[in-house]
Amino acid sequence: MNKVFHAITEKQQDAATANASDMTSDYQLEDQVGFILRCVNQRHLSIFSRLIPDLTPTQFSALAKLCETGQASQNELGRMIAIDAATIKGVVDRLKLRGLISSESQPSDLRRLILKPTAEGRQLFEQIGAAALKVSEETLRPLSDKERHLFIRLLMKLR
Amino acid sequence: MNKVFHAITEKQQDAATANASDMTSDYQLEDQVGFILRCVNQRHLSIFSRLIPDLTPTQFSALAKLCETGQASQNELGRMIAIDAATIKGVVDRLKLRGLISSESQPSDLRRLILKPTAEGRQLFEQIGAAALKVSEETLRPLSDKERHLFIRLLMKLR
DNA sequence: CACAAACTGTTAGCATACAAACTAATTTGC
DNA sequence: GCAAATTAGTTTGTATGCTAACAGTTTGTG
Repeated sequence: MNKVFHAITEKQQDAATANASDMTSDYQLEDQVGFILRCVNQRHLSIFSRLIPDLTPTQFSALAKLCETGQASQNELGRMIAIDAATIKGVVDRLKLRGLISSESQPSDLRRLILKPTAEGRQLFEQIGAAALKVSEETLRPLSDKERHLFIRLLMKLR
Repeated sequence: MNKVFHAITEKQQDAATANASDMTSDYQLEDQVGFILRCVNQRHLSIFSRLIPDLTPTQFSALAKLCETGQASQNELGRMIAIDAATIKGVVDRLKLRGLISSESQPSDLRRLILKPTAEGRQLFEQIGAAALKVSEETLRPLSDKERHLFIRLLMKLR
């Protein structure tokens, strides 16, 4: 397989500034932050779906945020959890279909749909809340406590 | 926060609401590693598509790995860049459609499709290689050099 | 007031991503 | 030697996630 795993950013910085004529020799896909990010995300999604088979991470985010705020319009909810208007529609539709949230038109602004968690939605959120914390714990398990805090701090800077 | 009103809501039918405020107080979506990971990935994808509009990150990964290895079977390629068999098929189809890679059946094992980058594929890879390194650089820009190395090291541990 | 600008939700189209079920070809194990 | 297990690739279905275009609604400005 591939043996080059630990030649981190040395090469990419050189090549970023220099003129790379032979990409193949100095470009290592495995060292690129985007590639590793995707792999880590992949692992996280796998942990999530194992510990919380009932909801996707996105659905859980939407439900959690709605439980936290009490109510929100559809696009507002999307903005709060960084999901665009086109995507949040599908997420909301599926949560509504399962009876976890409700929607009603807002009389003072006919464009808006006011979303609220249903009793079932709140109950489910309570049920899986502990598991959600376990997901984070398991995702970060390869790191020490000190490293975890450091990692989260750095990760937040890259948002 | 609304613990003050606990006595009031407690009697109501929606005890779930009272529980929800408990959960809300110790669960912060924004602090969960999975949520931030998704946001950082989002930012990275945005940088990538701005600097490299020609290919998606996944397509670039496939092309880059194929240029590096010279050739590989379809599933083999998928395994090397952490893409499952169902997904890699679409990626390969689109790269073939654009003439960036070629495929031929392997006589010694009729199940296998041997993929190779075409001359155009190699040329494109060379062309956008520098931009690919810039993507990593811009993604990590909020961090100092020291922090970048540290971050990549921690990120790799979480793969 | 009129009208352009901005906003809300919707739709269509494209590209990952993953699970599950399936065919065909090859390898293993007895 | 041959049935069983494994592997390669395909297909279907579901869910994100993004862009672009669109219709209503509301707002801001002249």
